[in-house]
Amino acid sequence: MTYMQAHRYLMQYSIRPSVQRTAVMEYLMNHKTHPTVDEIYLALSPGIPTLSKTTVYNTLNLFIEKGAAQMLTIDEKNTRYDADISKHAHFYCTSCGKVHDMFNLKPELFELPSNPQFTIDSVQLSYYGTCNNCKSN
Amino acid sequence: MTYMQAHRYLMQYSIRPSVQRTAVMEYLMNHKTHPTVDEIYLALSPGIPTLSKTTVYNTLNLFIEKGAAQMLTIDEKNTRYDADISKHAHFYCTSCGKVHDMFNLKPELFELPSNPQFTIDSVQLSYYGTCNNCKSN
DNA sequence: TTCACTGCAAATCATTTGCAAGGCC
DNA sequence: GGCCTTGCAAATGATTTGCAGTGAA
Repeated sequence: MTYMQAHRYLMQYSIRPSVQRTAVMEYLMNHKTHPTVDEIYLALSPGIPTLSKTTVYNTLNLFIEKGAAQMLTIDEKNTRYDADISKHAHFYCTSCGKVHDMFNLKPELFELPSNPQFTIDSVQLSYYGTCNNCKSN
Repeated sequence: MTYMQAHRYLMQYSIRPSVQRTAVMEYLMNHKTHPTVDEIYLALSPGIPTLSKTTVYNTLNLFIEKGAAQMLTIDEKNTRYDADISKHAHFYCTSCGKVHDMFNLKPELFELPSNPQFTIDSVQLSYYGTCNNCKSN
């Protein structure tokens, strides 16, 4: 995923593609690790030395608002972000804290149930456990 | 749900039932609103004037550790707690922030998929949207 | 020129930690 | 007595806010 592709993606969501915003989106697209604000900030500041954490926060909140990214509440410590808004679940390793994608699950898991009391817009499916890497240590 | 029932429930999970712990568990059992630490603290301090928020935190963390309650990560602002550890989903109203239970969903939604890379222990199914009360306002 | 964007510093808020006092076995 | 529990105060750490400077249309 190139800088230009991230740029175009932002435009599709009516987000003015500043250098900082495009860099954050490019990072999200290339690192499907559901990074925290801190991880994004630390990764990008060498390339954009003036970057501030406030801008990373502003940018991600804007992405959420415009629907260009989703916020994951799987981790109680940090908010995590994902530029992939397609149907997939997440696995959180309670030992190392890493979040992994889980694709190829049954589509019915992502169906939005109809409920007379609520209007349901989205679903988050989160699995918890231990990853192989942590188990072998 | 009485104080004595909460007391017995704690014993089943090998948790020494102090006055504070039993009161927190009784509150969780009687208020299926997935309260935050603050809500629990504010509700109980009139009855237990010496209660500290630290104790509420300690108590809830102990419940989680012993499996007597579950932690909900549905809300990115506060951690929420639920003494009902049976299979049910949660609905989070993005307008008012309240969390509601959703029972009677298909049991297959709660099945733990087998995955070669992870050992999956639990699942959280969270729906997001607007509740009727917020929509009518 | 205007207005959106950026980024520093300070503020806020949830949660954790250190530690001393109190209570139960 | 010794250990577990409690609760205050301080520390920590993520996120937000205030505000002034910058830069693009």
